[in-house]
Amino acid sequence: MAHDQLSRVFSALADPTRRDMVARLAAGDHTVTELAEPYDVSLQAVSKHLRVLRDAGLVTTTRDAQRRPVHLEAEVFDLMTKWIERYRREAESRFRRLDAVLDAMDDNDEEDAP
Amino acid sequence: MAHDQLSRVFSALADPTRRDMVARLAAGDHTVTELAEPYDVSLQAVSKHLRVLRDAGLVTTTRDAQRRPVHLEAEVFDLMTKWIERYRREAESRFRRLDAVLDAMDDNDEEDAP
DNA sequence: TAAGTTATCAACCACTTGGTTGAGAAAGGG
DNA sequence: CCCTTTCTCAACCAAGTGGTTGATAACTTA
Repeated sequence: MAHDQLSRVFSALADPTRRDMVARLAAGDHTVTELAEPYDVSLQAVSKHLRVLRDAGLVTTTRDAQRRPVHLEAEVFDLMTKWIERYRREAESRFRRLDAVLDAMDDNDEEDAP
Repeated sequence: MAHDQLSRVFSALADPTRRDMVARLAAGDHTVTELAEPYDVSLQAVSKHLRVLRDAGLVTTTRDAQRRPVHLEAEVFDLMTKWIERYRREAESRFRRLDAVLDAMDDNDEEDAP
């Protein structure tokens, strides 16, 4: 289940270790060993996390001798931001409409009052 | 694993059915049965999805007789947007710095050229 | 060429997840 | 007071996830 890219991106960022990796990659590229250093898990586990990030399109890897520098592809963030902003805006515009209705009711109250 | 709210929010939105529910709730509140109607799964499955969304703080439920109207809490989106924007900006500012360096190199090339 | 470094693949395991069905709580309508 | 409607809880199951260890690929260096 969940084969679309948006699902893969959300799913990838649901893990704190992977979010931390992304955070560190935002500051610059790193090799797999460098990335693994702060975490108390095997290199293989980190390699697996990177595959999830790669499958989501969040990172790419190139080659430098034995090393595989990992690079953050920040454009993928736009996918999420677009989805989020669309529905946030929709929900907020409903609030504004509701506010308008409530304001109108207040006006009516004032008119009725004296 | 993954107990923080940000993880729960990303994880909740990783499922297409739950994202669709959120999308529909952006247009207005719905009861559980209403929400369940378009999907080819049991009401219990939908109830479970709603619990995940509730645990993430994305929705709240009130009571109206037997019904439990579900309401979208769009402010939680800010949590994600803040996280995303922070690292996107960081990554982009690196690009700008790199661009500046490359521009400077171009300038030097021009100076060296004649 | 042999040895060392860097990273992935494969098999395995405990735990979680999304689905099912069945039972039951909570409220309203006859 | 039953009966219906609306929803959740509980137990179960297949598939997925994050971790492990061991083997191996790919490349550099002595």
